[in-house]
This record gives sequence, C-alpha cells and structure tokens, in this order.
Amino acid sequence: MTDIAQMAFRALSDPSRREMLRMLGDRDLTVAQVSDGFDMTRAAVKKHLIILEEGGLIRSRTQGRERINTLHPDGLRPVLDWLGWFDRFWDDRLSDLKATIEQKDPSDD
Amino acid sequence: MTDIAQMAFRALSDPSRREMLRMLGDRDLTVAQVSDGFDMTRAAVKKHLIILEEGGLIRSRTQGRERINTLHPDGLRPVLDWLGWFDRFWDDRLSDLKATIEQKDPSDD
DNA sequence: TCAATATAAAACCAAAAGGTATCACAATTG
DNA sequence: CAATTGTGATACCTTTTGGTTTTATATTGA
Repeated sequence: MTDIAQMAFRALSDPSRREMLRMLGDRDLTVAQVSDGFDMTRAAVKKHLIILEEGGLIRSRTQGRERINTLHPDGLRPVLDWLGWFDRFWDDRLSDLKATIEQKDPSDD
Repeated sequence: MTDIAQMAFRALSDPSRREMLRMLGDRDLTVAQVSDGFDMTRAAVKKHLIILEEGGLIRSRTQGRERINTLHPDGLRPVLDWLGWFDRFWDDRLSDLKATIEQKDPSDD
C-alpha cells in the first residue's frame, strides 16, 4: 500500500520510532548513533529507520561508510491534515492548542 | 502497556479505524451501523471499536441490546501534544496549518 | 411465547511486526 | 596491507494484528 498518510501513521505507531524522531530533532545521526540510545541491535534500529523513511518522516544520505539520518518534519503534514478534519470538534482549536503546547514546555530546547 | 499516547497512536495506525472515527464524527452509531460501512464481519468491526475505545478516541454506552459508539475528540489531545513538539520545525506552524486545512475542504461537512 | 436481532466472547488462522543472529562488503585507520 | 568499523541483506523466531467462524446471551417485536 502506497498511501502516504497511512505510511506516516504506521511509522508513528511505534514508541521507539517516535523517540527516534525526537532524537533526530536535536541533530542528524548515523544508524550507530541512533542505536546508542536504544536497547536493541543496530539491525533492529535500521529497520525502524527504514519504516520512518518510508513514512516520509526522515531522509537519509550515505556519507562514506556511514548513513546520516535527518528529520523531515514535512512528513508529518499528512498526519496533521488528517487530524485537521476533527478541528471542528474542539472549542480551542489547533491554533489555540499550539499556544497551549508552547506554554507547557517554555524551555524545552 | 498503559501509555495513553501510545494507545491512541496505535488506534490511529489502522485505516479502517481512522475511517470509523470519521463516520462517528457525523453521528453516533451502533456496532451494526458501523459494520455497514465496511467489508468485514461485525466481530472484526467490534474489535476495532474496542481498540478505538482503549485509545480514548471513542466512548460507548449500551442501550437495550445495542451499543452506541460516540466520538471522543479529546482523545486526540495526547497525539496533538506529541506532534506539538515538532512545531518549531515549521515556518507555518500548527496555527497557520489549521487555516490551510480549512481552506482545502471548504464544504467538507 | 417465539423468532429475529445485536452484541459478546472465544477459538482459530495467516500475515505483519519487532526482534535476533549471521554473513558480506565497503570505507577507514593503524 | 590488515584490522576495524558501519552498513546492508538474509534467514529465522516469537508475538501481535486483523480477520474469520462459531456459540452464547440478552432484547425486541409480532
């Protein structure tokens, strides 16, 4: 199935993969560097990264013998688009929620 | 695992379940009524509804011999909270994106 | 009452998911 | 060059997922 949104939702459904996205939000990382943050083999991490890339959430480029993984935030758009449909059910909509979120973690840098 | 956000993400990872949420966005539905919209048995639909309820995305109440399923939009908040972390990576943030979404489907009612 | 209907619950099954171990190979480094 | 390191690719294993079928039970309606 090549449904873009589906591949993104699928990629987000695993907690390890979501954590990887956050790690990559701080800086680009090689497969080995990502693996350092998890209690699983590199092979397993590699598979997760493939799924994240298939979901459009990261990009990767090979540099020498290493593969550099980069967060691709735009890949979250299909997810936000889908969630946007439910906007009409909130009094404080996505726009206000954004402010709420930013308030919640004022120094989360 | 009782992680709220995880259960919500999990519930959203299946396209049939996402479609069910949209159906329930229009009106409350019994299990049988939801089943009418899908090419699968009631038992299968029922399981999906259980997962949606575990994810906090719907509520259900029994009325006579029927079970009425209701959308519970607040259940999406943990998901939006998580996504909010990535807000800093967009120039047009969630707030602007919301406008974009509303533009895209002006008569999607 | 009796038949039909809606849900519930359990057993079962194939495929997908998440993980491991292993081997191969290219790129680096001493 | 030789040893090490990082990745890639398989094969394999176990658990979860998404589905079916079957059986049971509670409501409803004629």
